[in-house]
Amino acid sequence: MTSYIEPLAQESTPSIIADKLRKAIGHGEFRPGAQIVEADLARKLGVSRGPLREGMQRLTQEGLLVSIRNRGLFVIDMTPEDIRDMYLAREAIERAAALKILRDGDFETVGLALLAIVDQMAAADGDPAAVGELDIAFHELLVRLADSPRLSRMHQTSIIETRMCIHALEETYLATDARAVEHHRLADAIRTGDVDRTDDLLSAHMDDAIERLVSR
Amino acid sequence: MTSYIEPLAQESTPSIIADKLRKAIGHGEFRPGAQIVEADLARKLGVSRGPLREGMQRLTQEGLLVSIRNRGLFVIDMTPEDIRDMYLAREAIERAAALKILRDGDFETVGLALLAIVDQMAAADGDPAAVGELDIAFHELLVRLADSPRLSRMHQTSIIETRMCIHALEETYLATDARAVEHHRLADAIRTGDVDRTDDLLSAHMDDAIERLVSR
DNA sequence: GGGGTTAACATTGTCGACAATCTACCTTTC
DNA sequence: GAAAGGTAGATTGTCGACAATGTTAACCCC
Repeated sequence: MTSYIEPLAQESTPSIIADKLRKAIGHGEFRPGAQIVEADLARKLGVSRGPLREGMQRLTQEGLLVSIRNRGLFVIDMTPEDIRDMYLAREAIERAAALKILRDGDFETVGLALLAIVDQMAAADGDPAAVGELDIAFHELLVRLADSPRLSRMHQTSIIETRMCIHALEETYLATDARAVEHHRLADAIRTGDVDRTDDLLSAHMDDAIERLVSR
Repeated sequence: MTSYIEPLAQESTPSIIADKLRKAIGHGEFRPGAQIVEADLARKLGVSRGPLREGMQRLTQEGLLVSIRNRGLFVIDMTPEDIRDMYLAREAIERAAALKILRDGDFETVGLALLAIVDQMAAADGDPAAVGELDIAFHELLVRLADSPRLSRMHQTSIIETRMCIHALEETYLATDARAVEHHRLADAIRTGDVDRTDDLLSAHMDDAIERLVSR
């Protein structure tokens, strides 16, 4: 039972704006390489350029936007090299998260929670968009349950970049069956507390993802 | 030989401000928990509050500043829990960097470059501040040579947090001998391309650092 | 036609001013 | 004397305006 009385942390406007921008980029509302025109976007969001610029600086720090002086901010364009680098970072983060759970967390509960997502994945078989969402949900849950503010924050950025990749390929991001199997194995390894197997599977999972995204 | 003709990327004002703030925080010019008063700082930096706020948003995204609405931005206060979490993230990043170097980098050259820093460390024996700087230089070089934009960006934040911890303890952060030995072993493991040993040493190195920082 | 100059336009960068909010202190009341 | 209420000061949040910069296209010259 959680108390109703808790510190009410009102989010700052720039952080709300940053969230919205992240969602928009992740869902393909801004194409890779596209310029973000401040005045237009400010009008659409119903704020002035000040707070908007502050929010955009956050995404720039994350590397989702790149700044060119006196020209503007542009959505990052994910090259194959970027995709590899992103998965390098993602694997580092998720491995650390998994390891923390296996070492001093309730890995059995976590494993079962992950398996629940895998079940949904199997149920959603055939719908690539749904499977894609569940894929991301799986990895987000894994990191969240590791209960590490820093890993979570870093992971957030990687997830947006992953979304960008998936969205760019849209219909062609297939192999839903194989992915369900990979996730099932991974969740199982965590449930049983098998460190080495988790490590290997996670690594292979990331390599497969790179392969799927870069090869085409 | 590098070409003189290269894209001239002028940094944006907010990013310059963010760099200055990071340095200031890392060197203890702003105490943990201290409020950053916009008007004062803007005057000192010779800019208006707009660009300054944009720069501060970057540090907020990194987690070096925390925002409380209508009250201001405050330098993060590193609790023992924060220290542990920071080292969890740092280990994840540096491990990935080391692994990448061992797998598809010139690990021998990297190992020698790292050993050069260890030599300086031995030469600077007795001066805790110098050893501290070299300690950080060692880890920065390791990640930089991995040549991963994302790992580098994430590592930058962790390094500032590390600096905060070292600075907070100031004179009492000792055990310079033990640290030189640890770094020497680590550099050697990389030079010889020993993946497992690198992994173990890095892990132990981080644990020791946590112990040194938290125990007091 | 190619290269260079100029001018209009669009966009970003910066600033100062005002509104909203919070804190701290003082006053009032019971 | 303690608690509630009110007030002044300081700080942050937001906005609109202006300056600086870059881009585009038309125009001119060779």
